[in-house]
Amino acid sequence: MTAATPLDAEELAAYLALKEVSSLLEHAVEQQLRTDGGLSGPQFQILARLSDAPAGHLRMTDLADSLVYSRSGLTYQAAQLEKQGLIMRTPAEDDERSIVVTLTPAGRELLDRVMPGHVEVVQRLLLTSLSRRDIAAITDIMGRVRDRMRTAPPRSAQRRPAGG
Amino acid sequence: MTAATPLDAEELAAYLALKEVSSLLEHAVEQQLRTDGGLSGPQFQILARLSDAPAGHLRMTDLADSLVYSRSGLTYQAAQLEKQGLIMRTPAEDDERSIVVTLTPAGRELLDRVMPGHVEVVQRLLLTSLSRRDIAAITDIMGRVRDRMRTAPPRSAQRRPAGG
DNA sequence: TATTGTTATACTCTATAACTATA
DNA sequence: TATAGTTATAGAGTATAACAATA
Repeated sequence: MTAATPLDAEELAAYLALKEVSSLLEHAVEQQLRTDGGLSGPQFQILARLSDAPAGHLRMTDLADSLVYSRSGLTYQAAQLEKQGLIMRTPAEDDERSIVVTLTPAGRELLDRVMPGHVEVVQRLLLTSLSRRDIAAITDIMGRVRDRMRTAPPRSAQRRPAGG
Repeated sequence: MTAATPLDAEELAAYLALKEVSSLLEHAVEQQLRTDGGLSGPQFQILARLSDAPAGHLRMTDLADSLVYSRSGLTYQAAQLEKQGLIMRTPAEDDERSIVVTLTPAGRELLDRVMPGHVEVVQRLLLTSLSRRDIAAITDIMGRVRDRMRTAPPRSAQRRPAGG
């Protein structure tokens, strides 16, 4: 067994600081979304993703993949959003199995209404503390980490049946 | 109303990259904790916090504060952990209202057992991609952000009753 | 009165498995 | 057979409000 070298002080500090900042930021953002638009974090993410999509719509599977969670979880959220008239689900034309999710005008409106507050929170909590160089550094570093994470085997090939 | 300048491209990129990395990392860590020790993220945090505490114990309120969530939420988690024999709750000596939470030997054992895998995940997903300079940069930047976040008024004084 | 902690309750979120329908 | 999506279900987590006890 590889003895999993414990993190040194700097590594630990970096990890913990990153974790705490993300956690506090996420918390604050979720509260703002809830207050300003009655949206949960996942719901906002779905709407935002749709609004960024080329034609304002995506298939369920694509949404689920890009948001990391299970299809049943997405079905649940989609049902909530549809109930509120924020999205529409329609059968895909080319593949009868697929469902295309579209942002409704009401959905776009809500997004527009919620966005300024969202931006304000991010500005106030995160960006205020950052110089232009800091921002570039984060983009660079986190971008690299993200690319590696996506490349690396998600789960498998971690545990070997026999040590060797 | 301050027109909440929309984030420019760089700011947005930094924010999104940060968010995605944290999210993926958290996800992976939680799965590892669950698999290796049957612990949820919050439960692990509680145990870890206790293990870092000076005498291996903290009051409920202190725990709740340092972990951000509500006291009733902590009561729930503490009950789960106590059921499993990982912590102990005992009345405080100096203040009859307070409860002191202590890590049991079994709790420490579990923490020891889970930690190597935890470290491994952080190494593999995060630290592998980082140079020494990156680590220093993250520590510096995130440390600064965290300090500001803590200093800033948590919730109040955000919305003014009248604009001007 | 304020603080510490618990309880009752209600709700959201998520995942797994079983199922339907199309490719 | 594999893929897309839904449903049923079950469990975990969290918060709010009401409560009891101590400061």
